[in-house]
Amino acid sequence: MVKKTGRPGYLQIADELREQIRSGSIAPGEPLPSTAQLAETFGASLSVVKMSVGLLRNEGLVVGQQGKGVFVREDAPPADDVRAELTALRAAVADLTSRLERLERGASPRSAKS
Amino acid sequence: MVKKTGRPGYLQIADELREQIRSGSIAPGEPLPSTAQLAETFGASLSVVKMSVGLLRNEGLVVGQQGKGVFVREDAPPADDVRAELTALRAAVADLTSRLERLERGASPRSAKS
DNA sequence: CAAGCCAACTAGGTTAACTATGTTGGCAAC
DNA sequence: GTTGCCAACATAGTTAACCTAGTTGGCTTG
Repeated sequence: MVKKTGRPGYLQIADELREQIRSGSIAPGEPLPSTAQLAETFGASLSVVKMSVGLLRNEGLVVGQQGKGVFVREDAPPADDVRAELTALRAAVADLTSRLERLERGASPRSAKS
Repeated sequence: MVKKTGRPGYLQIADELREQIRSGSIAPGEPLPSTAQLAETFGASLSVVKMSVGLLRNEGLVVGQQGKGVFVREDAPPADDVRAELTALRAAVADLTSRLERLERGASPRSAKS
């Protein structure tokens, strides 16, 4: 598709996918079509599709799982209390970072308890 | 640059630039170094630099002007600033989580092999 | 039948090349 | 001196190719 408006293709595709997600056309928990499928559907190259999906991923609308697909996030987009989520995220990042550094720093991965 | 942590290069560069902007190291209204300069500075290819700048552009932290450069936005409203940080944090959490899960599942990080 | 291998498909990251378009500065022509 | 052209540099968009890595299902082999 990618109409020949001034809007770049990767934004048009991202818009379209965003709309399909917002409208429930692709429900939370469900996967997007594969990048190859999207490329064919939109008549675009793999590269622009990957850029589009990357955008949505960056926005937190979807999460990608290597080898499986890209899934619409279950939890709805946080609209109002932005600051609360910000605080929570800062804490989460701090926690994850410390755990990760310890692990990546030569701690035997095998000793990681389940 | 682009340390060999699991974090992809284009995110590392985006983080770095975001930090330089947030800290005032690159003041509002001022231009970022050109993509070519950034590529050399960070030891990365033009492509990843363009991806990084594209991220910041998408976040509204900077605005690009064809033929001139990429400028730090003068009017970074606090709300938008929060929103941008939120976006960045979400991405960071997703990234950290995946790395952590892989590690805690017993896989050894690629970069940690002696 | 069960285990294991393997091919096909998935997302993700990186690089390179090409095009389009806008800006700027210098230089030649008038 | 002014005008107009032109080369150099800038962002921006697109495409293609290559590589890594996870998942799945089928088939072969023991």
